[in-house]
Amino acid sequence: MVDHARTPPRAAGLTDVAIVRAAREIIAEAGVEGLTMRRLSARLGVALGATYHYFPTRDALLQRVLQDVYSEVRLPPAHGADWAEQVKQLTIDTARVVGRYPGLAAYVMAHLDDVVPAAVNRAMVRILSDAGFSLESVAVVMSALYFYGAGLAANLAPMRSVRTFDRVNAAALAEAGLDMLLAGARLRLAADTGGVTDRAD
Amino acid sequence: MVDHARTPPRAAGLTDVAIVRAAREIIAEAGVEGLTMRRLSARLGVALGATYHYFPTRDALLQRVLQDVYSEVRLPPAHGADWAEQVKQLTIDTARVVGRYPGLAAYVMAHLDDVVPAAVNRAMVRILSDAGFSLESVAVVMSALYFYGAGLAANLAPMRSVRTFDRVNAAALAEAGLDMLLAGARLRLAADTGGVTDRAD
DNA sequence: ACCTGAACACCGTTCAAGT
DNA sequence: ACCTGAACACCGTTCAAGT
Repeated sequence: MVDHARTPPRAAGLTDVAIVRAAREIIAEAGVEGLTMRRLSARLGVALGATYHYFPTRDALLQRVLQDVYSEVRLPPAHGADWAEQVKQLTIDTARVVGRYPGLAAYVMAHLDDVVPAAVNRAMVRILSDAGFSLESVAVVMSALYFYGAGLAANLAPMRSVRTFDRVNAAALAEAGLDMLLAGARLRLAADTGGVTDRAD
Repeated sequence: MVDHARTPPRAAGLTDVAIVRAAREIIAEAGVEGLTMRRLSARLGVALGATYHYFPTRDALLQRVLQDVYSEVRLPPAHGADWAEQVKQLTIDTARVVGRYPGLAAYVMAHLDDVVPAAVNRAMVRILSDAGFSLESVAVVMSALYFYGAGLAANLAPMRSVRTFDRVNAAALAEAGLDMLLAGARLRLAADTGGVTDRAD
């Protein structure tokens, strides 16, 4: 019969997890453009073809890297505090996590699907619905947060290290701007729950 | 097919304007990634080196393309209507103009300096200042509009033609979200100009 | 199945050489 | 000055060949 032993890797012991880890290291150091299949393979100590055995294409690898990065976004507890605080935390945390990797947000926007992990989207919908936002308002707030967060993530870690305005100031501005956006959302919520809506019927 | 022009100035009669025009055509058709110095030269009917004679690098060319695209953003008249309407128009127009070129906004965010033309920035500062926003509020509103507009521009013309939600809906959502953000700004303006805020700071 | 190393068709950039 | 065409050092991707 065949050897059914739990065979450890015979050759280099390459794994997809190790590849993703190395890819994240390179991106953090040199940006998405710095991630090269050759450079990655060299860091892993394998031949070029080995990496391609686990990931058929560079885009597929980046997709996995993105998922891996997304998994670090902290989701809020089911019974959280203020909806605005939760949504704010979620948006900033996502932008911060993704923004750690130069060029990743821009790459995702240009090539992949969404700059926001599905779990974050689901959590946001739940938070906003629970808060009393109408279906239409949920869509508007979500899209506003999406655009804002996408722009934020892409500009948080620019490829160029030289930037006209300093980081600290930028982070504070980003938070204040988000607060302002959420103040507008609060107005919409008031119209949804208590106030009179013209659209009603 | 090559048209034998009657005595071109010297050789091919290449100009930087013609190069930029052709580059914009290619980007509109195939995205920023589709812009290749070889493909561009082929379209212009010149050798690869000719293009490099006018633009030392692909990045320099894209910088010029960006300026050229920016010049199409319509600036509001000096004595406009509502500040919110002007700022909204400016933001949407910029995103729309840049968003016509797939991958351009994402490229700019990753490689170049600003996704917003300097003239637009100046106009916005003027509009907001004239409306009565404090210096700090101007900065906050500007940064919020920057992130929002950047995310919008990058997602308006994605490389992938297939998109989960349709365009019309996305455009309407983008406008509604911007209105919401500006409603938050209006609140800030009220606080700046003497209104009472809930936050006793 | 896992991995190697060469090969293919690109790319940005450079540059000696022509006009 | 303007332009050509070859060359260089890269890339992503493929694939016959080894273990």
